[in-house]
Amino acid sequence: MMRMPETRPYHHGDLRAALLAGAERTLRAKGAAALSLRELARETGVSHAAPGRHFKDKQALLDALALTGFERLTHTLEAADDPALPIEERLTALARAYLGFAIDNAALVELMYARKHDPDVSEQLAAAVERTITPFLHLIADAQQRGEIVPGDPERITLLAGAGLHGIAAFTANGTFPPQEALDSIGDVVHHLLHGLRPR
Amino acid sequence: MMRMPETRPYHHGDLRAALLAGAERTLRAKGAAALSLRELARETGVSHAAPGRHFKDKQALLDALALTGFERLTHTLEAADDPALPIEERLTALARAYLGFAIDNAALVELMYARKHDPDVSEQLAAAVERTITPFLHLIADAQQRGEIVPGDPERITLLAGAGLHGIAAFTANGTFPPQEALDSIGDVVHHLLHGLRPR
DNA sequence: ACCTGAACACCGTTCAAGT
DNA sequence: ACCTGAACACCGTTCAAGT
Repeated sequence: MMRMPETRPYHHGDLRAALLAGAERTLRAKGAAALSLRELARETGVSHAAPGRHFKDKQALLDALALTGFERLTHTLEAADDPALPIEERLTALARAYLGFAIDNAALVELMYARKHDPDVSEQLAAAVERTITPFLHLIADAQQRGEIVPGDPERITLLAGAGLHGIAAFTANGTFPPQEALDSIGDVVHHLLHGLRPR
Repeated sequence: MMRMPETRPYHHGDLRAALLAGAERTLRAKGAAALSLRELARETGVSHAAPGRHFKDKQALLDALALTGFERLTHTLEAADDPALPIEERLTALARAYLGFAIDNAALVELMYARKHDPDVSEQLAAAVERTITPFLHLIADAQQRGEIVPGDPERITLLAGAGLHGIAAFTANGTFPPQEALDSIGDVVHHLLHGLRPR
């Protein structure tokens, strides 16, 4: 008979990363409410007390998950940004990337924007949000310099555009809006955001 | 010594309503994650199995809470709507009412827009959302008839405006945006929504 | 019809002890 | 430094039995 490769070593190696990966799998499959630390430990092959070494409690694991979510979203947006594009196309590309991420990672995004109770964590998350919207901020600032966007605090205008986008993503996530329709309408959304709802 | 009014009767009277009220209290005080059916039963003065008579499980109670939330929001919006107002003022008043509700009932609103797993419930919630946005829909349709709003499917334009508003509410709830600042900027938000971000 | 009490199979968290 | 095993105080849900 062949012997199994090796019995599980006492030290896992990178238990923290393994727990985060496992947690995200169940998040995707069954939602945040169904996540159990004990089950996660079983799936990862460690004792139920082991996660406690890496995350002070369950909320800490969820918070860590939210933070990595923002990091990934940030990279997605950076990859989708093309400063050479005309403003409407550039904004549409960014918006499509944001919405695509929100559709593909609905449970994670819900977690990312959930209300937090720990002030330390909400500070970290606020900083992560700041980094995430940087591509939008640059777009707005660039366009303002060219006179293509209304004057005003670029940070506030960015939040406004981001809010519109996030609202669409939220409506899509909770089923008010079918994902395909949302993606198809992204050009319209951006157009209305830029040109307004009043006839001109 | 005075005798206490009466020992608790076997039948509660309206346990269902009492449970919903209690649940919303702890929702407001400690968030949805901290809600325990057993604790709720204790506070309400019934056995821990009693809630099971009125709600099939914990999720059913949360779903019921979300539905009552939409009903209350609907009434709030209807009360705030004044069809006699010029469009920008009318929309601003509705937007202020929505945002005010979202700020005063942050945990409830989070629940209302949470992803659902039961398809029956998401259908009911979709219908509730439909009723909630009716005032916005009327506003858009009225204004379109007067040529004050761009032509196009009024339902879609309403969802667009609603998404922008909801995004602001979400950013406010999760701390990206201080509530007072959000309320103060509501006029700007509506103005940008109507007139767009491009100079005219 | 409505509620109770006991039971079952889970949780999250802590902490001495092991490697 | 990292993990285990046992223990503690909880959960949600079910179901016979009581009023």
